[in-house]
Amino acid sequence: MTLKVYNTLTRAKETFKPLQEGEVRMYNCGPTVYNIQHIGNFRAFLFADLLRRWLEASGYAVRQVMNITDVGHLTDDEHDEGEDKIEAMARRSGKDPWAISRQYTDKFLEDMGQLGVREPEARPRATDYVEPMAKMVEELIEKDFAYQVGGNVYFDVTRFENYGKLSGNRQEDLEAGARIAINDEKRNPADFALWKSDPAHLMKWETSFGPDGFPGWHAECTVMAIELLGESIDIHTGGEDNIFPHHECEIAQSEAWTGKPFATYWMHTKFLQVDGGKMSKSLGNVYTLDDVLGRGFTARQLRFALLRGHYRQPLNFTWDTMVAARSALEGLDDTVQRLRELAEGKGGDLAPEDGSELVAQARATFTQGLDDDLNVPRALPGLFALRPAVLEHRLGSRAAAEALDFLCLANEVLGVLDMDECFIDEQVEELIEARQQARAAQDFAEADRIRGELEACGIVLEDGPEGVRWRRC
RNA sequence: GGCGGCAUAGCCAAGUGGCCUAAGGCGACGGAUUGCAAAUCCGUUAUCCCCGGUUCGAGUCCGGGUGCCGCCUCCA
Repeated sequence: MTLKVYNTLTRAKETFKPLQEGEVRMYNCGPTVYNIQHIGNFRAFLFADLLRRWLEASGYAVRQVMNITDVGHLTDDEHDEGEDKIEAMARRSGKDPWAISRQYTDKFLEDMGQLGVREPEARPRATDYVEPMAKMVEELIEKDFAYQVGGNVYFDVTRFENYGKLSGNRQEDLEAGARIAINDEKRNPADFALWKSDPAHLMKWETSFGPDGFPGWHAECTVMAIELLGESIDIHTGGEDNIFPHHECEIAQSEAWTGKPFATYWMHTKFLQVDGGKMSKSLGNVYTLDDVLGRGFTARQLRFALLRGHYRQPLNFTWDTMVAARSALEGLDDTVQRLRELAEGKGGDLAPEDGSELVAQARATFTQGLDDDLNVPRALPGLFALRPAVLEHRLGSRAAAEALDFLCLANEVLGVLDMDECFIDEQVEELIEARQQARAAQDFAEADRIRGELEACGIVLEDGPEGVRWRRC
């Protein structure tokens, strides 16, 4: 019963051991708020949430920080080289960059809320840490890891011998495919910007490097992680695209700066695919939460659809998988309701403890799955195993209560079940009774009319041998 | 050109060399049940991308194809 996680740094699954007993310090790379976040972005954030929840369920006190990048993230378009993403959007839309980032930050937080993502301990914004970032850059220059050319400051990768240890890239190989024009200011093509100056930039700060500067992208994560969590943290997460250059550069500047290991475990989520391929604007399949809601699905269903694959495997999103997610969750929600009835003793003549071993087994399946590098698809059969157990009347009242207990725990981790008790008001109950009378009187037209009426209110009736069941749809 | 990952049923997706004659979810089809419907129950639905190799034994390891995905200076 120990958690194992795959560490990108060592390319191996390792037994998880925090630096401080019982406490986990985790930094998650968050969104760049220059545009609305899409379901691909959500995959990484939902993974961070899952990891945090599983660590908590495993008894750790988790200190979780997820940044919001609201400055300094340069685009790399061949046409508008070096423009800040947020600024680019500001120019395009004619808005103030601060307004852009505020607008999309708000939208992001709203989406996270709808997706059931728990608030981390902190969501620092890069613009609130510009001063300490500048200070770090100054110190890196002092330590001779960085050099200044005019108002720009670059990190000299040749001064950090482990540069490349995360991504496996070798400095001499990086030159080959350079997508970007060679920057003459740099000593080595692989050097990365710690600080940039540009009078035309809209978001700029006055520092010792000049009056019109802004921080390089990598600086923020190092500074905010270290300020909020300490010089050495346990876990650092992000999308697979962050491995290089972002996390490679973070390691270099952090460890050069502090002289200590930055993060023990680096965990990266694979990209989400759509219709078996990459998402792209030209294919029109870059979906947002609103697109998903607009198709009649819920945020909870999306959460399940994105969480149900293993985070290190590519996951394919299609509308069919949303339909499958909806059906699967309906089955689980129904299982919860039925377990409640069983736990209350409406289960017939089974001994209370009958089926307990089944529940224990389901729980073990779930735990083993998540302990194995957060393998949700291995854990899920633990939940689904309860359904046939319920329907085939194999659980006594005590076992049903245990099953509910387990589902509560599982839901603390997955956050996809509807554990709310379903209530209906008296009026609805009267309608159901009226329909029963109509059926008894063979007045099926009236019975069907009432059923239709209820269905319009979102209540589905099911006539079974033991009477009428109802559920919300 | 360099680095890394993936390829399992109609769809999604586990599988950590030997109870894999391959989990689980969704769907489809046949049957039972039902006033109808829904739900439920029973049954059916996989030459594990291709070709070689290692091994007593490979979906699982190795090599080569093919296809897809990510990164190579700032996209989760």
